[in-house]
Amino acid sequence: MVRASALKPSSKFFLRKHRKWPVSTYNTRWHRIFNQNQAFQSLKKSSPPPENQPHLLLPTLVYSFNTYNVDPTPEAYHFVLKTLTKTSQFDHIAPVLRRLETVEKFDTPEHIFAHLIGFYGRWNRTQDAIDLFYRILRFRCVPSALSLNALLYVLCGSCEGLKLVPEILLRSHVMGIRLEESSFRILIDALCAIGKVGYAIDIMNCMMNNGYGLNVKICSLILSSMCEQKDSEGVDVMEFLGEMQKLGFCPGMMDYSNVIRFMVKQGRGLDALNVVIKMKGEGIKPDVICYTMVLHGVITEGDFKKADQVFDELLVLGLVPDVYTYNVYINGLCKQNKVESGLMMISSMEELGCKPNLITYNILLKALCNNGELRRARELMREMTLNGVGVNLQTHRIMLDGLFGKGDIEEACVFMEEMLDKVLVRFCSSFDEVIYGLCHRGLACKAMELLKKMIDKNVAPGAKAWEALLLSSGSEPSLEETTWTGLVEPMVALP
DNA sequence: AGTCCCTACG
Repeated sequence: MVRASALKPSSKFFLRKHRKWPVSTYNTRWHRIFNQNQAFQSLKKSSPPPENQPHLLLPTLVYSFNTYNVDPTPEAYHFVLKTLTKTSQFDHIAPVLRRLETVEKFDTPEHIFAHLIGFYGRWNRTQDAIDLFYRILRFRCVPSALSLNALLYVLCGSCEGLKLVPEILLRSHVMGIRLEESSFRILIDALCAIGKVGYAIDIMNCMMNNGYGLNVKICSLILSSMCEQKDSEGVDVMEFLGEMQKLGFCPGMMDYSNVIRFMVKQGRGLDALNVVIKMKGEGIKPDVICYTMVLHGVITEGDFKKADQVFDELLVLGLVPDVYTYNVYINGLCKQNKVESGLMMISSMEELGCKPNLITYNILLKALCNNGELRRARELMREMTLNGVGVNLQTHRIMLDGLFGKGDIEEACVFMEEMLDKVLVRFCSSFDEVIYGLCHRGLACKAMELLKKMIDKNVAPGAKAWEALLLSSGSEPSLEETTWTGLVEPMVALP
């Protein structure tokens, strides 16, 4: 039999015109593809329900293609494997792979393995994923970063998996896989997520040594991870930033915000201020959030002169302070004992169209209480309610601490009872203070009454309350044994 | 994304 395709194009044309015998239709390429399509359609139609008869999927594949007298296609195998993975039929995947490896001759497309590796990963079958990755070459497939990345995703999902990464990378090298930027990215993401920023930096350096340029997103990610670390020094962060800038990294607003937040949390408000100066030098206008954080940092450091400068500067830059900015500023005024100025800010804010919120009032209430101006504190609390600003547990705690601190234990008791009736609270250290105070004034009976009420309302007394009551029980004849057992029993059930 | 309070035990 002469195959038309084996002949030169010119003679092919000659034969078509003058041939004496028909070319076998079954040997033409298009017919083979047609039959393979038919077989694939028949496989899809006659596929047994995988939930009940997964073992019949492979025989159906073989049968369908045999019927059409063609070899099975990679797509048909992918269909069978996808059907099995959709229904989590682990045990029936192995025979399909075995046949794909030993019987079939075609080059298996890599995406089939990437899909399977991901599937094993989702079901925590890390070892299956690794085994398949190592086997890929036996399927006449040249693996690339596609399958490697699929495996890296799986391994990066757990700490145990992450430990296997170095071995996999060495093996990938032997398998001829070239690491892509995406592969590095997966590793850096994973390391940052578990707080191993130092290793993430190593990987980034390794990436750049491999000829990849500086990646802005990776830089930002590492910087933000450094800023989330509790133990990293501010110097480290600035050092890293400087190094990256030398390599061409241009930090954006978000990067600088992260650095400023980090500095302020470390109590380095003046360093944070320097970051703002650096931003301006680079032509980036810090936003009101950056300024609010810096203002907060500078006030925490007690540099109120700088704080005023910072506030003026943001106004000069045309930024509009919002309630966060005002709250920070008012807090600064209160720390300088300028409570009157702080109270005046409330009306200024309202004139400027910025409504004071719960936090604004809490700051001022605390300042008034600290100054012993409890009557004005009560007035302000009333005022805030009138202005439609609700109170919260903090507000009550501030008031209770104020009443107690002023030495008005009677009023503190009344207030505490009100709180227990009105406020949803599980624990409040101020309650302990009241009980402690009562015991030390020889008022253990009142203390006991409040303690009972706390337990009644499901509020847990702290160690300080229990200790005070136990110590005063000796000198207080009215506390009987039954009272104690009656109290201790429900206490056991407390959260 | 940033403000008040501080979320107690080893």
